[in-house]
Amino acid sequence: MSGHESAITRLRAQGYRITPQRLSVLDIVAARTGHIGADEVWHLAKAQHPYVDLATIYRTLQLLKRLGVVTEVVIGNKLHFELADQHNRHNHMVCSLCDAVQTLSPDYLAEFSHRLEQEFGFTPDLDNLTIGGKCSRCQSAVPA
Amino acid sequence: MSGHESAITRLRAQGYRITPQRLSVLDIVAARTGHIGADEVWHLAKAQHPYVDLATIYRTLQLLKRLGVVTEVVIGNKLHFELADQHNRHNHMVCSLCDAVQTLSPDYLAEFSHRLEQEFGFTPDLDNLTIGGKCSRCQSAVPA
DNA sequence: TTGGCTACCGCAAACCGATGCAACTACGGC
DNA sequence: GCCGTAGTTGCATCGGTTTGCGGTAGCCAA
Repeated sequence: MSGHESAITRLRAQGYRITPQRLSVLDIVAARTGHIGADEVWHLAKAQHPYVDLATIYRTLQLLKRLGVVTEVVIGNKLHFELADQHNRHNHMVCSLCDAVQTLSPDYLAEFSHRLEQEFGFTPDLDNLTIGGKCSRCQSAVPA
Repeated sequence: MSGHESAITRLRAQGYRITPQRLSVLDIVAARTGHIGADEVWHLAKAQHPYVDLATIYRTLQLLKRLGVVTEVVIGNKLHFELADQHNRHNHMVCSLCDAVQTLSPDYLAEFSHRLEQEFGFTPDLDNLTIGGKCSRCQSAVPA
């Protein structure tokens, strides 16, 4: 109910319509601090609006992602989403063994990103970049 | 027929079995300079061995990826693979609009990677990191 | 060579996410 | 306040990838 009025204005300004389904998804993602899986969004949305289809959830999330309202985090084989907060941008490091997620300041990638743009004209989509690897715990737990 | 004998030795050393299906997949990926889609591997494998199942292809490719024999490249919604060459490591930049792929020296990510390990104990899996974004062509072609 | 253990394969089905289509509805204009 | 139109939804389906299961076959020991 609080931080996403601007998103609604933006949707309307670009000719997209404001539907109950979209408001639900927006509310749900905004209410959660941190990422939430698409299936969970669906579950919660059905509580408010029993006939929403999962396809609508996916379409809405992709739309919101394209508009920069939410960002995507790849966890395991599933997509998660979280509200994009310009004042608190961050990337995610996901452990491929235990699926633990750590956040990371975008400063770490700033120089890298600049070089790609300057040398290749390639603009990386850092907001939706998930970095896979092994967390410290799994690193030490597994021998080889 | 040339560079992947060491991979076979490695498989056997770790207790994995050498099967005709695995040899096929290895041959096919090694024969290709550059990445190849899982479905195309399947097609080529069937020519040598008509009853291979697509699931076997995927399982084998995942195994080879885990062992560091091949690397994964995410292009659009499909998985591609290529032989991991220690002497010619590189990352991939994939345009989310046109699926064009550019390669990138790992030097660009070296410092970034070091910082993650030192500061977080997180070991990023750079070999299988695909960087999404917009290539220069699409960047200039699309207005907003 | 033969026998036995267990990893592996083929098959089928499940799963996540994307898409085509006809019905519906938000919203600007009258 | 009502209408028309174009964006959206629900439903069904599909494409790519993963998983469970029972039978098969690679590999080691004797």
